[in-house]
Amino acid sequence: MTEKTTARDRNSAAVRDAMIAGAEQLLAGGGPAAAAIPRVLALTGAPRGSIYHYFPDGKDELMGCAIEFSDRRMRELLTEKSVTSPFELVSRWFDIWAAVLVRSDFDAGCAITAVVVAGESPKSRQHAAEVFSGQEQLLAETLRSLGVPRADAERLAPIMIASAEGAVILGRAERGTRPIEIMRASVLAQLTTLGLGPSVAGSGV
Amino acid sequence: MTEKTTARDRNSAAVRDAMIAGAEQLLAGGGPAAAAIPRVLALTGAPRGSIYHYFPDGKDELMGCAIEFSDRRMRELLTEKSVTSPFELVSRWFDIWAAVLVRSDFDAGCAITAVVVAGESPKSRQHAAEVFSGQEQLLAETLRSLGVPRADAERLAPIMIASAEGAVILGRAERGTRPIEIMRASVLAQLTTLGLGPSVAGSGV
DNA sequence: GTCTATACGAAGATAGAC
DNA sequence: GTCTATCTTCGTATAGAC
Repeated sequence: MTEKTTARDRNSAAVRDAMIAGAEQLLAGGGPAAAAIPRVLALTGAPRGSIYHYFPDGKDELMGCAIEFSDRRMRELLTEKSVTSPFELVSRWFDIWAAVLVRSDFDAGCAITAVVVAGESPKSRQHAAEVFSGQEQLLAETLRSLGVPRADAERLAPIMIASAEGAVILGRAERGTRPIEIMRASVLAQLTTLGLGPSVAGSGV
Repeated sequence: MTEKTTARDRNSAAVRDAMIAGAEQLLAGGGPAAAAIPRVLALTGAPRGSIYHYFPDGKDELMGCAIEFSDRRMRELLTEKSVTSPFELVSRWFDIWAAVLVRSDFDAGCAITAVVVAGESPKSRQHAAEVFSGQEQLLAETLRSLGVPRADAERLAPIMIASAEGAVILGRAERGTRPIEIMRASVLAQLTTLGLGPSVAGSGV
């Protein structure tokens, strides 16, 4: 906060943001190798000279920003409309992932997974691990705030993430949402088994 | 079957097999980019001249053989000891994946997933999709043979695969087997909910 | 069957001009 | 800030010798 934000800064930030969004898109589609710098430039129309200007540490830094961007967007989608029950949270979670699949014509998945599976540096994989951990915390806390007992919330959060990640991979492979719907039903059924079904959303009455 | 198998053929096949196994290992560890041909040669000690001799279609063919090798080994591990209940099958399934994680010090996952997520050609991704489909069929048929009703078996098979794939990714990220154990418990609990728990393994008594 | 040599292209990163 | 070289490394694939 020591510098003023000028019009040029805002403009520059826009270029930078576009590069990050483009990198995230390519990363989710084909992993780090597909998110090569020249491709990001071609996709976004960003100037060649902008890479090492905005990302002094090169590709590693760009990949890091891309998965943080992916994480930020996921948090927004998850909280933009208020959720009133665990059932709704889980359903929205799988809605988001179904949309990722459908809107990419089943050619894209999770950018964070792509880095874990095919990351080019230990640093980037470590970074991806931290982002996953943060998402798990967010989901667990949200579940708790919706009345889920702590022990259940802490188990359900990784179940939600792993179920969605696995379903996205299978969905990409078979080019359909069937795996998403199967895993959605699976997790919702587990909620019901725990007494957290749609009818007991708000309380322990 | 029109040619005799000579000592030289057996030797050659050994080199070829080593290259495939090495490619699978690198693929599972870091995706197709990490399974570059020079690395496969370095890892296996295979002669440089062997690549296009054994794999005329180059890297794509080697990757294809690698995921088929991975699939074959999985089928062997799954059937080498007879399974007597769905509970046992699911438990073994997660045992196998836990071993993949632990034995690689959490630096490797599923080769098929790696191709789906970061495959370098549409052909290789399509191939990976077929292998996943085949595994799902195997699991569904095995479940059926263990007394699981068809509808349940056809839902449980993709649940097993997606749960394990997701758990492997999270396990690699956090470098631990906690996600595997959580997903193992999740799937086993679903068996119990369906009346397929450990105590009703063999029949409907 | 295995070797070397080589052609070709793509990518990451840096230097210095504008 | 953005540009154009340019350097270096790496990977795929082919040709032709042994």
